[in-house]
Amino acid sequence: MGITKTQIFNDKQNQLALIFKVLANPARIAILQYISTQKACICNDIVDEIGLAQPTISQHLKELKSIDLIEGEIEGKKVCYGINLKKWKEVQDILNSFFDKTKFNCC
Amino acid sequence: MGITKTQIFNDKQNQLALIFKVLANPARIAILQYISTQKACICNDIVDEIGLAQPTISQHLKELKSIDLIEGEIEGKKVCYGINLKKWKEVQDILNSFFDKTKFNCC
DNA sequence: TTTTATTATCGTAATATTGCAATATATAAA
DNA sequence: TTTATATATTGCAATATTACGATAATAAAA
Repeated sequence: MGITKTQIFNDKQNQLALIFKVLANPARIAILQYISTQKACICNDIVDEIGLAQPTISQHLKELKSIDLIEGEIEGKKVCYGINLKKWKEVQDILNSFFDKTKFNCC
Repeated sequence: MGITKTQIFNDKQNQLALIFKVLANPARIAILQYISTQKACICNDIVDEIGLAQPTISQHLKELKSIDLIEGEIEGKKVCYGINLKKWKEVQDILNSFFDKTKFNCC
């Protein structure tokens, strides 16, 4: 019925799937890569850089923010986005744990 | 317009997004975890184990196979699924490379 | 206060995904 | 050959995602 049956899976499985889902879009990958190259603030050079409309970028930023992969700091009329390194590493650890555990049990 | 603009991104970005997309579903996570616990063959105990209809499981297996994360070996009327360990490690490396590179450049 | 610039939100169209019933296919068993 | 079992495919309904134009909200500048 078009809706994922999250009820029948455990929290870790749903959390993992959610992380993967947020990353499952090339625009969001590109945004993360671009943000990470900026020494200081970037604000919406992202729009120029990526080549998608401003509302589209804004929505992607919102999704990345939803799991705290990035943070936005308001500076006047601009917003300074940056990778949330703490969460970034945390997510990397969660994914590695999944990959390691799964391959460990493997036939 | 509901369609991801893959043309404006590079191959690596699209490849990464595709990997994440295949993993972005709790049923597929659960299937991978379950398959990895089986010493030998499992066939469609998966259906009983996961709690989704047989066609649904079959479709998820197809998507996992589409990027070679799992392999299916036909044994009589059953099919024996297993993690493709080579590809599994390859994917883990690709993801770690993404996480490491991105955090390396970070402000 | 008005204007300008930057970002967010709303509404909507196009497309994709999820899940399942019905059915097809394939192979083993009777 | 017929029957039973296991898996795959098809078609469809419900929902989610992607993208963008229009517009709102916010804050600096004039």
